[in-house]
Amino acid sequence: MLLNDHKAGMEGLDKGKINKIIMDASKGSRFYENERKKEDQVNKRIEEQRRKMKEITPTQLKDGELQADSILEDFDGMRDLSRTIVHIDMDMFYAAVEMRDNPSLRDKPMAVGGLSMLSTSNYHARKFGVRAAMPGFIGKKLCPELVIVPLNFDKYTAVSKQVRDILSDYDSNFCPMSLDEAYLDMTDHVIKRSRFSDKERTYLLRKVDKHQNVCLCDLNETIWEEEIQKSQNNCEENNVSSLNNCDTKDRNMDAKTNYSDTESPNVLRSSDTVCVICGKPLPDFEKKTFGFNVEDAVREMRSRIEQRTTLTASAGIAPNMMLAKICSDRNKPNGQYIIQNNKDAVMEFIKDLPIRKISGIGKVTEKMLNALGIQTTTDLYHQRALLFHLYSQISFHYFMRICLGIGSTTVERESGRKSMSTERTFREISTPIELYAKCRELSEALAEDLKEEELKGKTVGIKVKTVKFEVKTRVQTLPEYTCDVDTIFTAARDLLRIEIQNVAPQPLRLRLMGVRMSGLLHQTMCKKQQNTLTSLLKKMESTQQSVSSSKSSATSFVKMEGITEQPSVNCDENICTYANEERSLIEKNCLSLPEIPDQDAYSENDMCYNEVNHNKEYHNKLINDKTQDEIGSNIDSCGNPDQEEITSDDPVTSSTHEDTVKQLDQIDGSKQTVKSVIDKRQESSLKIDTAGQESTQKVTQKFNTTQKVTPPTQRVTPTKGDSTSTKDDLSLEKDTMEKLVCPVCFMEQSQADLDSFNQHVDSCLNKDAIMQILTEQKSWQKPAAKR
DNA sequence: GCGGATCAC
DNA sequence: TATGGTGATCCGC
Ligand SMILES: Nc1ccn([C@H]2C[C@H](O)[C@@H](COP(=O)(O)OP(=O)(O)OP(=O)(O)O)O2)c(=O)n1
Ligand SMILES: [Mg+2]
Repeated sequence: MLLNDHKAGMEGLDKGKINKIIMDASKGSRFYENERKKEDQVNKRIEEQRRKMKEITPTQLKDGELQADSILEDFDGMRDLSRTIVHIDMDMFYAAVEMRDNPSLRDKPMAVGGLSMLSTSNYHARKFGVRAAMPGFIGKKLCPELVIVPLNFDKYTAVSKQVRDILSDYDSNFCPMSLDEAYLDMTDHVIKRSRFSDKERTYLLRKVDKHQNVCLCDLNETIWEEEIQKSQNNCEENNVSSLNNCDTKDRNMDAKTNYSDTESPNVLRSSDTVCVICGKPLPDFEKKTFGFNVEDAVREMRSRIEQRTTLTASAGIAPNMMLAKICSDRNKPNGQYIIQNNKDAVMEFIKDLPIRKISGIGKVTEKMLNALGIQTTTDLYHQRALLFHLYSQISFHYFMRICLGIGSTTVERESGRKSMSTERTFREISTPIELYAKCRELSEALAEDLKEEELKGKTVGIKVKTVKFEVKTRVQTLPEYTCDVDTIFTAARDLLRIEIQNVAPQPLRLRLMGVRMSGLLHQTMCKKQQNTLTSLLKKMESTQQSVSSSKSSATSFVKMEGITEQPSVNCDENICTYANEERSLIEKNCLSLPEIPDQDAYSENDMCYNEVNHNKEYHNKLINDKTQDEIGSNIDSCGNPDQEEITSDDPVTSSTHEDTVKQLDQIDGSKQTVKSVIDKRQESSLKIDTAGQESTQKVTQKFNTTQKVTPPTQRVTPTKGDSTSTKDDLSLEKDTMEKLVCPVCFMEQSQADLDSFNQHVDSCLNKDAIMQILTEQKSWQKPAAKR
């Protein structure tokens, strides 16, 4: 709840005052209450940890220490100091882009996002305590002059690409962690660099006063050639930076200023007067030849980034990724820091490091460790015996590596994604029809995204967040891989229905819903559908009149649990002894790719074999680079067991589907280019869906007219109380109905008379929808009315 | 395999 | 008035 101040630019501010403002703004809110609940949970875990700790005998403790020392020795022996890893991180990235494009923001406290949520803030605003992941309205309270700029995600993507183009010159295999952050292994570059000519290490740097209306294009792209020519003629050598004999400390202190390592460079002026690109007057500039070592290489890289984008970056240089990450924060903004490749330098750096600085140790882990008297990495070492007993092996090893300052040294691209999801926050909705409409929207978006990356998945999940901020997730694994909207929606809807039923007769009041697909495989790797059978059944389905026959056929692969109740999850009792540690997470993302299995991958699902090559390449590139070969036609993903021709107008299923896609395309005009997992991860809308009305109506419309997949089913479905009946079992012949099931929410209704039942249905439907449904459904209501 | 929790950005 | 979205991992069932 309180202010997080572990980020850069948050030193020495009035924490007490800031916390009070945050508290006042939050107190009593549902958000706040939930935060407190979570905090209580953490405290319980800490108590549990204490309890466990007391049970440890001195003998066990001694044993733990021996075990730990043994592990430490092993790890230390495997320490790899041979690589030079660089972590580069743009300064206040989104905010910097916005300030660049609107200089009037430059000297104001500003943040990017909206009143509901901020993505980041500039350093001026950070002084007030305004930071990323803070709601904008609180930011305003902390700093009334705060200017909030909406996100321009496309711009950040474009800038990111510019930056990455430069990074690839230093490590073609660099690993982007986000739009503004990446790891590089510069070991090879430095070796190559030792043979670079001056020309290859020389760049032009603008010298420009703020507010000067001059060209800001990258001079290295406009006039580099001619300027370099000149200097070669002059055999200029004066600007070579050399830092070889300073000790590390001095070098890191110098690092703040980019050019401190050279004699004051000559100010130059091009013989041209205006830029060929932008037409503005060319600025004065200097010509700088960077040195040979890593630090100069990194300065050069950062400098080029600044020339190209006019944005600054900070960098960390260290023998492994864990350390490099911490270093990049050390001299932020616009600075760099190096840890030399020797154990002493590493240990010296690590010594008093607060554990929270380490990537993977977050708020909760910090608190749990603090409870053990651990604040720094040295404490971590001293408590190794305890940690051995209290934590899992994975966590323990992670901690021990931290003690030793060891981290991953293999910088590699991400492997393929494991899941894809889409979720949205909105103003409260609780009527089933709105909930299902939202679910449908999300399913459509997800299906679209899956297709864009040519993926199919086997496990569909939903996520819901109640208005009290309680989060639940539910998943269901399908028998076949799919990216078919209707199949996804059917599965998601069933999961949602269970949640609705779980809280009935109370409404399920949500502020967020998400749909997720995991168990992903590239389309071409999915088991082939029994084409003939599927399509055959489909044809039968579309031509058959009998409603009942289409159901429970072989194509019906969505679990129908009828009314069976879901075990309610009691969060309070679910005290996890230790809710886990992320640890190596980040580094693992970049770790060596899983081997392409020889057989295993195929055994499970009888996938196509012919894509092994492609797959390897796929792994080595950003994960959604397109593949060259396409296999086969679009095998229609899966039958849609749920589709039911209510209005027997004929447009075949496929066309309906395509219509949907088209509609989406129109609505969502901005067809993005292919994105990597990483890039999509940044793509957060910080706005709450308030336009719920329209979109809901749109979807509702679809449900009631064009769509075959209707919300639940558009009729009153009388059914027996037993769980064998599925929602699709609509046979009207049943005459011994005991209960009514609301067609919208699938809830059994116990009302004695039809009127109260209808009242319930009313509450589930908005006015427009109900008119349609009622007229369509009149006939069915009769049997029910007999009761 | 599922659900909750944690973490990064 | 108002507290985000995406992806991943780990733990304990
Ligand atoms: N909870 C968060 C954290 C970050 N971001 C976005 C906005 C940031 O601009 C970008 C990069 O994140 P950083 O953690 O690197 O933060 P900044 O670059 O903004 O600031 P710094 O100068 O501290 O790196 O990611 C976000 O959307 N949500
Ligand atoms: Mg940054």
